[in-house]
Amino acid sequence: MKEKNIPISTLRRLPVYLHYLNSIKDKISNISATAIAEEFGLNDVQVRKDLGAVSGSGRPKTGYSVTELIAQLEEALGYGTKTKTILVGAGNLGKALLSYSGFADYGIDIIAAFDNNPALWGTFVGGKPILPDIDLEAVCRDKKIMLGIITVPVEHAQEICDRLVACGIRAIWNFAPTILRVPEGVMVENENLASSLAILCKHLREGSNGEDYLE
Amino acid sequence: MKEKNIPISTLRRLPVYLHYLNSIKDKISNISATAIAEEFGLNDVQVRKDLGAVSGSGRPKTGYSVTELIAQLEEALGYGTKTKTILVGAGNLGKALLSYSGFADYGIDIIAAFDNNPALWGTFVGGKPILPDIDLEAVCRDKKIMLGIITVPVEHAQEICDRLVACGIRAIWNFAPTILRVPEGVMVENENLASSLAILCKHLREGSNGEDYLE
DNA sequence: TAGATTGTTAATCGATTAACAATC
DNA sequence: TAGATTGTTAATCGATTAACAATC
Repeated sequence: MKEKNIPISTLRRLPVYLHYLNSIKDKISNISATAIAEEFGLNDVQVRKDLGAVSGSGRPKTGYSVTELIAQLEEALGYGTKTKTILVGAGNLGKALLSYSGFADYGIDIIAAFDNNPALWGTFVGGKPILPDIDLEAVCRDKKIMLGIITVPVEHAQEICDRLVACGIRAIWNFAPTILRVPEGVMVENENLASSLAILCKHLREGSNGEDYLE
Repeated sequence: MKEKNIPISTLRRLPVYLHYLNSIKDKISNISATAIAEEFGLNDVQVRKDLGAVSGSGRPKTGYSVTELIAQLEEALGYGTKTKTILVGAGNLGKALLSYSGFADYGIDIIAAFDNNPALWGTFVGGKPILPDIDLEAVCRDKKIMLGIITVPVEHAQEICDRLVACGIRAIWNFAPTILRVPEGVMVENENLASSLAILCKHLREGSNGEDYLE
């Protein structure tokens, strides 16, 4: 049993490799870690280590079988076993995520969305119903929801998070620009747009201060 | 001149601190790093180091002046000097980002969006015009655009990236689930939804395999 | 056999945390 | 003075990269 203890940084790159392999599988049957590294501008040892965490079936001189590698990546990422998911906060961002059909390929299945705005109750976005937020607990328990997506305004994020944790959810995907407090054993993945922008804007200002770039 | 060389991990937390300070500034005038750490479940030394990178005006026993700290954070994050931005790919996600009014607070100003679908040309989303993608280069050069947001399908992402880089853009916010290759001096920040989901789903499966949680 | 490629062990680097001295 | 708090220096931890041995 390899399987376990894949480093988080590795896990982040696996879906990228998988997508690439799918795009070339009809053209070539074997590929080397070096070639994949080349494609994405990564270090070749890093790619080899990443693949080693899920595969171990690479062969010197020939590399990896593309179809075998695809199967191993899909297995490791758990695509195929859909994770039952709900979304809380059907504003612009929430609706966009509901409409995004790509999630089905990534191993999650959004069962329903919740909002506190009565005007939205009973409507559908991307084929998913928007329900009153007071029904949150009942639905989560009833349908054995595993993953919660938070797209509410920042001032309600912690409260929604607490309610999700209380009904057994152990993984939260947070789009509100704050750090959520959760008990041990619950994982939060932050998609903090403000943080990302801060990094990019800082880079731009430092660049124009002189330094590296001669523009 | 302190200012420079703020670690990326620190930079990611600064917008979170800033938002929190704004929410309490009417209630209290001073706050300690310890109290902020408590609020977000972080290590107090970490918060002190983060604040030290932009402030240095904390005083033993009293902590930091809230208003002073807010000013220093806004200065460091460059809020106030808007970064001219364009968005490429006005699908569901692209439109959601265009409609999101919060960006104005984060120091960027989206000037226009581009798409290759003629049906969208000339329409407005969130008050921003959607233009033909062939006009990309002209607008970028003309308006001196600094930052590009990529929300096109993954198979076009690298090509759009290359075009943006070619017309002088040095910071790219990438929502396509791939790793973009860029020359030295150009920064890419990935908002890879597939990667985030991979981490969360993996956590859920490991949890239910037994291990830590006794459910 | 020679060379491409894998996979492992060791070195480096950056971020977090712990220990401690300085200060109001 | 005593205690809360800051800020710095050292230790730890995880991720990346370099060096190298193994193999087809």
